[in-house]
Amino acid sequence: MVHQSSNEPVPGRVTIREIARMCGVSVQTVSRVINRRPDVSPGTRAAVEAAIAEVGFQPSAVARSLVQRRSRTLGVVAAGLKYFGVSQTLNGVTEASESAGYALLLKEVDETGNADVLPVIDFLIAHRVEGILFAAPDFGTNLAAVQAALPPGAPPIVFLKSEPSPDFTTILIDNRAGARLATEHLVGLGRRRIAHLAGPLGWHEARDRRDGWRDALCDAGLEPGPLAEGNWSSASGATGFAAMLAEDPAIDGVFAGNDQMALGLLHVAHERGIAIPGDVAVVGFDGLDEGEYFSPALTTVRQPLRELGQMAVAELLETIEDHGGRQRVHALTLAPELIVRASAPALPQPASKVS
Amino acid sequence: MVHQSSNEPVPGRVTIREIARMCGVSVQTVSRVINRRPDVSPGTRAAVEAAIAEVGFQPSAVARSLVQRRSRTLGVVAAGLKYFGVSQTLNGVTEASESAGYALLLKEVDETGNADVLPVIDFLIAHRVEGILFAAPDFGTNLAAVQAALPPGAPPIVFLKSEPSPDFTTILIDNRAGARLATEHLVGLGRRRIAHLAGPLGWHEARDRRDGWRDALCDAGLEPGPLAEGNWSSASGATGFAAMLAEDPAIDGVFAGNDQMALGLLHVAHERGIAIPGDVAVVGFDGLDEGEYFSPALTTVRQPLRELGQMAVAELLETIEDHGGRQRVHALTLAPELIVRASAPALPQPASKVS
DNA sequence: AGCGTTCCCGATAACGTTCACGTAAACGCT
DNA sequence: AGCGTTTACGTGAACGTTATCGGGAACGCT
Repeated sequence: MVHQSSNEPVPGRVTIREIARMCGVSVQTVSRVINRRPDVSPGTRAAVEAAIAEVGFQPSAVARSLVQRRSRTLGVVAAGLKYFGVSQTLNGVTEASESAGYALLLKEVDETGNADVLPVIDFLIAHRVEGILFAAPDFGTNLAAVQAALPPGAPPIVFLKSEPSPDFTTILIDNRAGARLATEHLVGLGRRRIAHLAGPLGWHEARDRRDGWRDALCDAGLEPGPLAEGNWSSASGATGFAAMLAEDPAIDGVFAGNDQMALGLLHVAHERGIAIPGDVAVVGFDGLDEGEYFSPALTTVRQPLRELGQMAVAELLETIEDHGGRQRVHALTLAPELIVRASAPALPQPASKVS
Repeated sequence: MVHQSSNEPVPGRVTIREIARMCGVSVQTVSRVINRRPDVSPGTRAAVEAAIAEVGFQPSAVARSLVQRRSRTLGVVAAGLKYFGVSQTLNGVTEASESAGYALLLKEVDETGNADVLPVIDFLIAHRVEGILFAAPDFGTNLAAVQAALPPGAPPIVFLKSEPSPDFTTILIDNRAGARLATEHLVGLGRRRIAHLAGPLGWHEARDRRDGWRDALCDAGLEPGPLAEGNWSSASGATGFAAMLAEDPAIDGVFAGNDQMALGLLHVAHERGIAIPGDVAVVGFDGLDEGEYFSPALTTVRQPLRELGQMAVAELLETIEDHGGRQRVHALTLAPELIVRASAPALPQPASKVS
């Protein structure tokens, strides 16, 4: 059955050959016009461009990818898109890849990280992406497993927010330094009994933040206060804070592993009439815009997540374009920044429960 | 220059032809094995599969797309990924397309919506996506412009969270009904002076919520209270609430256009000693999980955003697979749901400032 | 034995581009 | 006039798959 009647709107997409016929030139000339190559006379160029515009021709990126063996596409594997951190990072990624003219093939994986990500990598390889941004969280040993099982001939890959690895490029926020910043701020405020509301300790990031908290206390010659493990949610922040209060009512400072858990904490404090920062000073982690409007406004550690996404793309593109796609290993670290607000204000004030 | 030395690791990717040679069969047979077609003898199949596994061969989706003229890819144009609503929706989109075996080509556009989105559409067409999910917000007349300028031969397109259109499929949350729900709840609580903290009124969604608020008040025989226009941010919620208090200190209820603005409002109320819900009852919009831990916990209207993303994909796939990709027009609407919490509790209570 | 089926499998031509050539004309220079 | 150089274009042959067609072997049946 022939499908070639000339006035049907969409059946066989118009090709470069069609344009060539319309203008009485060869397909090669049309190709040259499309790719803005210099060796076409102004007249022919104009004619071809007119024909292209007339029929609304778009050259097939698929065919181009095939023949050039370059897809100009980056693969992104993300988990937990609905979370602040991931979507913020993705924002940076889209921005950077956009301006570099690369397309983005997005795959979201099970946020629990239990699902096998290898099929996802294979999928991206099948689509011939030129690089992979791995932005699924690093908990337990899942990343090590991925790295070990990475098929030969995989494109260069950058791991975002994972532990540094000897064999792969990683790019991350210095969680430990951020946690130190937060804890030292509390210490500087004269707090002596400083607890930590941790994220799920299976996560690399949660562990690093806990360690930074411990280090800072150790350096200050203080005993670590109670530690409660949450799951990043406000709900877990609330129950975690309640638990640590039960363990030690004399707490006068808390470093929360993220802003959402801090919000849960604030809620409990409000219910129980615990003054923030009077009784307990609080520092969060993330730098949510909304933190400024918590009651009281939340002192926190801002993570440069958009920048992280942008840098990851930049790193990948450099590998692709300047190093022929040969995997190279970099360990990049971005420094977070303390944002001081009312829940742990700038000037030292006497903590009411301290001697 | 020949590039065929046999022990170099990655240079020319291994192709179906290579596998065929390894097994002493034709490429066609390999193709049949890959595509799980029945007419291959068990022995040959096993041999081919072994060879494929051995060299880690992944058939090129690019070549496949070209010859089949089907990319099994959907294009997503999104704006404001960093916002809750968009990322939540995208979450539903990835989920649904994943399970249908479609890839997702993601483009993020300027969230102000000023940039021209037509190049983005062209980009997706060039990549031969089989459908487009348009998830950029609908403000001003930008969507009308897109719809008018859509190139001929564009793939089917679904507009998310836009106004219904006579020519295109749209799928949206019933903002007006949600706003009614919120406002009627306040009325039911005995509030009489009910204000609205609106989103930017250039946005279709903001207008609809305002209209729902007005309708509900009208039906209840009440005068609309003050209206302040914000920009969805907590900061604008804070200033907006301050402004409406200045205009009319007797406000006893506020419907906020989203939860973040409601947070700003709560912050101001807390600073000024205004009791929530004693003096002013508050209902938000969005259904953020965090709302439960605001102080007080925020009554709000939950939007089924993930479902919206899923339905949009389902709609698109049905168009593609059952209707040959011919654009058809549906107007789908999802109902939001009231979540009652402390900021506007379930049982009517006397509002302190009312007679 | 003859004949129709079914089961496997292969050869060839697409799909829509770009690449590496080739070439004819026009131009500049001694 | 002769010769190199540039300019503008065209001709095949890829790229890595799948679709279409076809055919031989093995099997069953009369």
